[in-house]
Amino acid sequence: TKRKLSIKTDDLITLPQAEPWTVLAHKKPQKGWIPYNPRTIRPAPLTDGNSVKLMSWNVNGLRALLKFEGFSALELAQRENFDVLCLQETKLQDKDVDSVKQCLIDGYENSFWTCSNAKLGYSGTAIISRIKPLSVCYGLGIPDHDSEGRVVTAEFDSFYLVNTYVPNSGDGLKRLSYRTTQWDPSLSNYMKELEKSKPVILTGDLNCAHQEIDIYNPAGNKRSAGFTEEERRSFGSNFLSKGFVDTFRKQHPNAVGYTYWGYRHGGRKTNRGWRLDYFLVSESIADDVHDSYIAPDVNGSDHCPIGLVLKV
Amino acid sequence: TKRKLSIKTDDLITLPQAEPWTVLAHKKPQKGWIPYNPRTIRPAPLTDGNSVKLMSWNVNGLRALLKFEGFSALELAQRENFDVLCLQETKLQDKDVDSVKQCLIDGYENSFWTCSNAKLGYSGTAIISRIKPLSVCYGLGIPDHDSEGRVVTAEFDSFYLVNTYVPNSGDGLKRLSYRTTQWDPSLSNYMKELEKSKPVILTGDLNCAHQEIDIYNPAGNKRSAGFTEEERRSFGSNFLSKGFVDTFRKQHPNAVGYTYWGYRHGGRKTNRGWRLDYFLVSESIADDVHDSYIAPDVNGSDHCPIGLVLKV
DNA sequence: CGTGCAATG
DNA sequence: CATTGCACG
Repeated sequence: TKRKLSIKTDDLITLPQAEPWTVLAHKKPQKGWIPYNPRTIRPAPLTDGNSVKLMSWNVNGLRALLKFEGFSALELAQRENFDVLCLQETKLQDKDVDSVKQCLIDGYENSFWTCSNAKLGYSGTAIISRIKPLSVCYGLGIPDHDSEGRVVTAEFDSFYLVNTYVPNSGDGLKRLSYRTTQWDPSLSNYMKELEKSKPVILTGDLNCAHQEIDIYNPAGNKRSAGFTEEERRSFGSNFLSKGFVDTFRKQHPNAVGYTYWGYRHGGRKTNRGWRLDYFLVSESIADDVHDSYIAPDVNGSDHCPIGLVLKV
Repeated sequence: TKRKLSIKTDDLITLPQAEPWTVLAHKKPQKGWIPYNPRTIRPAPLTDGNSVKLMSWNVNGLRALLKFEGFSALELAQRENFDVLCLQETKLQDKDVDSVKQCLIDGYENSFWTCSNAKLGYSGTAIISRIKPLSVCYGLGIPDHDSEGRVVTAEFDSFYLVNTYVPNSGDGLKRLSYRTTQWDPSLSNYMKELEKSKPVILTGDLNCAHQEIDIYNPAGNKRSAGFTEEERRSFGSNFLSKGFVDTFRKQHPNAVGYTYWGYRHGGRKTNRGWRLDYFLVSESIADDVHDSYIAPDVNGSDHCPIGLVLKV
């Protein structure tokens, strides 16, 4: 019982007056942090000039999302009228891709999918676009890192868009070393190569909350996958120090905005979240970002979508 | 969200007027067969003298059944006011038994459980009784056959009650030979041993539709697990020829009554079923059977319960 | 907690 | 077409 990803104007959602994440972000506001509330904090839409809207969402199983009946599946993302949608953790197999493509709404005819060959129903990414890319590239070009379908790149006129699902360091941090010493540098090198010809935008689930502001309980998660010292340093040295800008943090230096809430302890209700999903951009286009935002009202996954409005 | 297995008088179910299995049993009635309709074909309840009511049900996962919200779970079996309930395919692990016992309704304090040690969440039986048995025995006493938790025996004053979940011959009939040359004879021998001291009642999912009348599509299932020549012959030679009486068939020589409908093709709606669940009794007590019946209106599993009312 | 696989029926 | 376990997050 899959649903077409269509939307009518009268389906558009009116956000409720007071979102829980506004109220509950932090009982004791600290260090000048403020809750990120998309209703109040986002700039007015651009009315003049050209812009492109990119979105990114870790869907935690696309087939499950397509069956999801609750408030807002992909329809809601489409409310955003994005030009390009990047997905992670589609958990599709190659054989599923064709049937899932049938669910795409009209206008988004260009879609590019990676699946994990190593483990079925694991990982997987997609770029879905109404703009036809100039070229598309799957993986990093390093066979060691390309068997899990974690990277897809689309080249557009004025930038490369790299969509990735970074490996989770896993229970017991058994993949931490692979992640920080192999994967992150390889991805970073790949981006620096691309950047020689055009600015690069990296999006996806980077599986790292960079700073204490990016996680609800920093003290309790110092050895949790996604918030180890090693991952946070790797995030800094491989991406930020190499000239990629965390667009959300640049725009909102003090905003507490999460993009992931574990299912395990009902974290979404109480806003016990992490910011794991990012838009990083080459310094050369950092000032062209009109809005880097989070859409925490979108359900259907343990992550919510994020968006980037870029002047072009 | 487990439910207590309680029942109130006003929860008692009124059966609908025309059950589908009456109408659809066989489009072309053949060979004098008649549909088994529990509303019309069952004898009046016993009013004088002592009787005991035994029931048996392959629940296909007891934890799933306890969550089941539809028309009738164990409450409905309890409508029957049984003295003893035998379950098969509980799919419990040893560690689950204590918590499931908490769901038992008052009055059924005696319960005896077997679980598969070989494969977790597989097979498993139980005897739940308001009469305290004189003794209880787990397995057949043959280690080769006792690792899958398929047999539990309770001794009562006037009979042994053997509750079993007979091994399915499996896809490709890969376990057919084990089933017919090892299991069935071992079970039969075990029963004959018990019978030296008391009459024996065997109940459970015997995983065999004995005759053509016991299956909706005999021609199409000649090499299907449960209706092979080998299993049917084994059923005859190991049980019937050894003096155990198929009580349902004795009472209703021409009734088409099924106890199992595969999920795969929506078989229950169209009554494409099999009779796989039985009460067999020692010849010496065959005439004490007041009613051997089927309760096809009870949902929650791919099998329905069966019952035996025995004068004691 | 929830996705998806695999084995089993 | 269901149940269960298991891996992964």
